[in-house]
Amino acid sequence: MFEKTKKKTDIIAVAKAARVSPSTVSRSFNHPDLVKASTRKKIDAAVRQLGYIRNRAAQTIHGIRSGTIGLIVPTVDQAIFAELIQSFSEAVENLGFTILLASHGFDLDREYALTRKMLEHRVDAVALIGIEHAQDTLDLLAQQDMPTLLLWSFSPDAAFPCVGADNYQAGYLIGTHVAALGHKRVAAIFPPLGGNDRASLRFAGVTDALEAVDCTIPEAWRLVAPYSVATAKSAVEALIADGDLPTAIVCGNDVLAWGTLHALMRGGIAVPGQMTVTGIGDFNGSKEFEPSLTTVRIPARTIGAKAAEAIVRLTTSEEEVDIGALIPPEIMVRGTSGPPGKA
Amino acid sequence: MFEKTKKKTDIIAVAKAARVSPSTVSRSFNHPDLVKASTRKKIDAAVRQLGYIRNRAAQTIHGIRSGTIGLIVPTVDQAIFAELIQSFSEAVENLGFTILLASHGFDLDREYALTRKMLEHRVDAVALIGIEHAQDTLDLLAQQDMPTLLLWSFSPDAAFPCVGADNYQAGYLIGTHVAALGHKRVAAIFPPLGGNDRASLRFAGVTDALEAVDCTIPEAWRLVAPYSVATAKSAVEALIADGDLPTAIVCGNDVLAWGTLHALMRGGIAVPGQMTVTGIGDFNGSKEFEPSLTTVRIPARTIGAKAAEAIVRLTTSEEEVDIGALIPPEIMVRGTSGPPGKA
DNA sequence: AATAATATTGCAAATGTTTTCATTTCTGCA
DNA sequence: TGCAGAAATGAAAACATTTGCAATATTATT
Repeated sequence: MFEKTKKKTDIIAVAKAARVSPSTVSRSFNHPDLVKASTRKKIDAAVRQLGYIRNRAAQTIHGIRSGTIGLIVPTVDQAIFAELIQSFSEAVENLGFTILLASHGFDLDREYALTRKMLEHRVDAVALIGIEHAQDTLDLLAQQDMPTLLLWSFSPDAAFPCVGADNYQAGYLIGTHVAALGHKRVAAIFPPLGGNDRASLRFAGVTDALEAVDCTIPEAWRLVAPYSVATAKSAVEALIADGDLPTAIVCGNDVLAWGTLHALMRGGIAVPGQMTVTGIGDFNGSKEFEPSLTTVRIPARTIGAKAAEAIVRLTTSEEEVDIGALIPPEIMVRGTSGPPGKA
Repeated sequence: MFEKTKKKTDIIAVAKAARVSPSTVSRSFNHPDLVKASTRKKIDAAVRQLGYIRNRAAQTIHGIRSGTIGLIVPTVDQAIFAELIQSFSEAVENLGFTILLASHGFDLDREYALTRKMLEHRVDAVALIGIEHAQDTLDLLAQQDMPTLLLWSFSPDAAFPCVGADNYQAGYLIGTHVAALGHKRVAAIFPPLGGNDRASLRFAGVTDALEAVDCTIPEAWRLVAPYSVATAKSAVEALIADGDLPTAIVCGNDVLAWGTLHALMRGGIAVPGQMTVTGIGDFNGSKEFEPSLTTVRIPARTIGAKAAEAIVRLTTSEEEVDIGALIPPEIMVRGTSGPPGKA
């Protein structure tokens, strides 16, 4: 009775316990309608009694789908990605898949290595964040004809179908808003643009929109801050210490905007009276800021859900259906923007 | 030459191309020292030429480790978890594993289902968030003797080894701080306590510490707000509208504290002059708030890293080594707390 | 130059499923 | 009561690897 030693609980053990053949057990799982109800009952009982759990690895080598989707992100712990990952994984789980997650920390070489790993695990599809990737990575995915989806950004001429927003447009919206308010002295604070298509497109959108009203962001006011409240805050504090202030600060994302707002509050500079501040993203909490942050809404949840649907479609239908989706950003004019104060 | 039809790129195809046997190819991957350098070279060339990628599923059915670790979390998009997941996955990847991620949205039944899925995928180990879980889930893991680690909270008498902080202690620290400042009229704002061991332990710690100076949180001042800036803000706005104000608000986590601070700012209530506010967690950005948030630091990155190390140890050594780790929380006294103002 | 020791390779069985095809068992109907 | 057709089951091959053991090739030793 205490023979727990070797719990070799395979489909064969179940078959024995239920006094049927392994084939029948397998069928009972995969095509229940093909096996008699009474037999199924016996099998279920055996399964329960033995604590049998199906072995997906064994199924997978038959070319059966592994039921996993590889998701490769730069990092998890930025509000933008967290929200996206959450909605994506939620939706994907509801469709019966599980996520194999990996993060590369903005290192495209690591992204390549992780992609290989995903392929080794025989995921059914791969999702990457953004448009810009190492050519190696893209080639590899194409060569293994792995269903691939680009997430978060959208571009009509990307290497793979994408579901996401047009970051240029997002930047353009905010630039236009600031321009329309009449600002001429504008600063920008963005993450490093290299290898980050989101940030660079947004920045391009902003500058183009400002260009249209003959406003240029001077070199000295192009602040760079990696994604974090702390770096943004100290960059803006330095700007304040400098003395020569713009009338508006356009931030590459909401987190940078939060840092900016804290710095201004600390410096006693009224928002929006003396300074307009804008973000991009509309993260959780931006609306509740005091004052409420003017920003561009990029609906992470919508993107995640649509992307899940799209990627599952990719794995099933071999057809080249139109899979991509462009999710339009929307400007949210709130409390932190207004006309320029008296200089 | 254009025979790309069936790319059956197995180990056998590689063997053929390299003019050796499949066994040698396999060995060349797994025990390179057992095969002659020149042979290895031939094999590598064939691999490259054919674009061969190993099939982990096929390895896994030999009892070989799958190289995956199942991570089951309530949700990804809360700052606390995002930071934890990031550091955990980073560390785990560096040790050669990949994360199979799933989120259950605080639904313990779904957690059970997801656990089963992880077992089907033959993960090498499972990590769960928190101490409290459905008995079914724990039984299942034990019965399949799956190496299991409980993450984020620590308790000496948990069902499995755990790596995390003592949430009771975190609450106690903050409660003691508030008590020591002399506050007697204290409100609390916490997430719903049911099924959330983190929140309930913190709350217990707070109330016990206040009890010690004969201070009780009245029923009317026990605000409940699910994790979000918005809900906390509106709860506190309601409190302000009520008129009868405490001198301190203890928040169950930093996000709730942010909402609280925004509400107070909007209501024109000075912090810390008229109101002390405290958080728990010390999230990114809390230190940069104006005023800087007094809170308890629970080092998510340390926990994630230590947990990764522990769980890998669990998968390798069968021995019941002491795996768990208690990461002590640390109080960060900053700008939002002070003695009670004149009533 | 012959032999022993060692290094390298191949053969074949094993891993846990699924699936095709053949065989057996039921049904309903004459 | 027998039979055609349908329903249910089983046997065996297939999937992509790994590995123990045996066979062969290489090297060192005398």
